[in-house]
Amino acid sequence: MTATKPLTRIQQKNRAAILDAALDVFSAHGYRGATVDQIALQAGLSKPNLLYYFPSKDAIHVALLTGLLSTWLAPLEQLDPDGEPVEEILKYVDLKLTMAETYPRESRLFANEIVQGAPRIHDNLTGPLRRLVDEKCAVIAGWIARGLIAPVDPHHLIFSIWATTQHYADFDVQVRAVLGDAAENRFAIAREHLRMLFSRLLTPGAAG
Amino acid sequence: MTATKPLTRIQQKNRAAILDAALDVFSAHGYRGATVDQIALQAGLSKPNLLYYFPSKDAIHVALLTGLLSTWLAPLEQLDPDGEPVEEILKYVDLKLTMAETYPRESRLFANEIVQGAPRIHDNLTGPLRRLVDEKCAVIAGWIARGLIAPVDPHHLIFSIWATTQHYADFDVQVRAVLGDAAENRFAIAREHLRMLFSRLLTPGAAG
DNA sequence: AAAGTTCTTGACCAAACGGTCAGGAAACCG
DNA sequence: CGGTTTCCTGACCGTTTGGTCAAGAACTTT
Repeated sequence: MTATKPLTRIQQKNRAAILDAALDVFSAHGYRGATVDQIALQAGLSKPNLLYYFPSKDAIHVALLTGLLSTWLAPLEQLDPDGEPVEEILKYVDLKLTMAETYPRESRLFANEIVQGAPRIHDNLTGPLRRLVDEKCAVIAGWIARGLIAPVDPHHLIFSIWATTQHYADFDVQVRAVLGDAAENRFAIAREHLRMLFSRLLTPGAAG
Repeated sequence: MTATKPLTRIQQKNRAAILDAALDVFSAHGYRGATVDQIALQAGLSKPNLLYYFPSKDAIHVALLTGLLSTWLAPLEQLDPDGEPVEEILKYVDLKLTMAETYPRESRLFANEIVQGAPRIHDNLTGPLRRLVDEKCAVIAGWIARGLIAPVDPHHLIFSIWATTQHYADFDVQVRAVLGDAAENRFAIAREHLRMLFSRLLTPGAAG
């Protein structure tokens, strides 16, 4: 039983500043590419002071990942088995794209971690994540069985949604580079594009 | 005029070994996460000997990226303006997925680089890459104008193709973790899934 | 075989890094 | 106010890292 004392006003402020700075630095340079000095500087703290709040660089990283993982998976949890199937999935796509637009740092943090083999959150992937995905895939499979959406592999459907939406956060530099001046309204156009992409895939009755 | 002497037999062998080892290490840990010792060890060379062939860690990285970029873009170049539009694009999707399956290290190398802001290949993105993409987007726009495929934003279509196919290389750990035992034939199922996804999007006449 | 070139290495270096520690400053509390 | 806890810092430490260098080994060429 670890009796966690309530945090001081100063502790709250500084821990939050550290985590925000760490999110900036880790998402931009990866774990190894980030330095404690850099995080401390951005948080407006000295390095020893930062290490007064977190015991190590690794601890900051873990705190970030675990703290943000539930936030990151929340949209999928909202997928409502009793909703209108196609619209439910399209709403999920829309929400994920909004997340990519609003929280690109979080997206890149996980992207960095997973591309490099997810050494620190692998258990979370095979555990909670997999359970959640399986649960929602069962829902989708149910919809397919009842003919409410076109038959697709539920897991790979979810992969496609993750890939297409997070692409606009993780590969933002590339997207902007390729679009040039037309990059400004990229999220609006992406929204329309992805809605069409997945609505055509899922709407039953189309050519199969 | 840099008169590049022809490479020795030993030079050829060792440079190749270094680049292959570097691809392994850089793709797995990112630029900053990779160490010269690690690359040297994997290449079967001592560190000073490795630095005899490449002047610096950075030079190895740049040589890798620039050397592989053309390979990586080759599939898009093959998109044939005179081919059957839907089938041409589906062929491109298929080829990109095959690349993700066959060359996951290369995919991850670029993923690492771009997620972290593409500091070393940014000029290549706004230059050659953008030109190639624009050229092929014009082809796609032409197909749309002639009603040969459904109207979609060509740029974002390409983004969707990149995202969905490279996902299976870049986020392989996650894909495997979520699929569990069913991960074995993930590429076969992905192939089917993506073919359906993009064929439904592009086949004209469907609900718009 | 001799000379010249290419290849390889152990030893070394300066900088950067994650982390420690003693002790002072500030905030809190009776 | 005085005592106690919390907060903060300069100086420091051991390790890792990218990179150098002088000198020897191996290969080529004549």
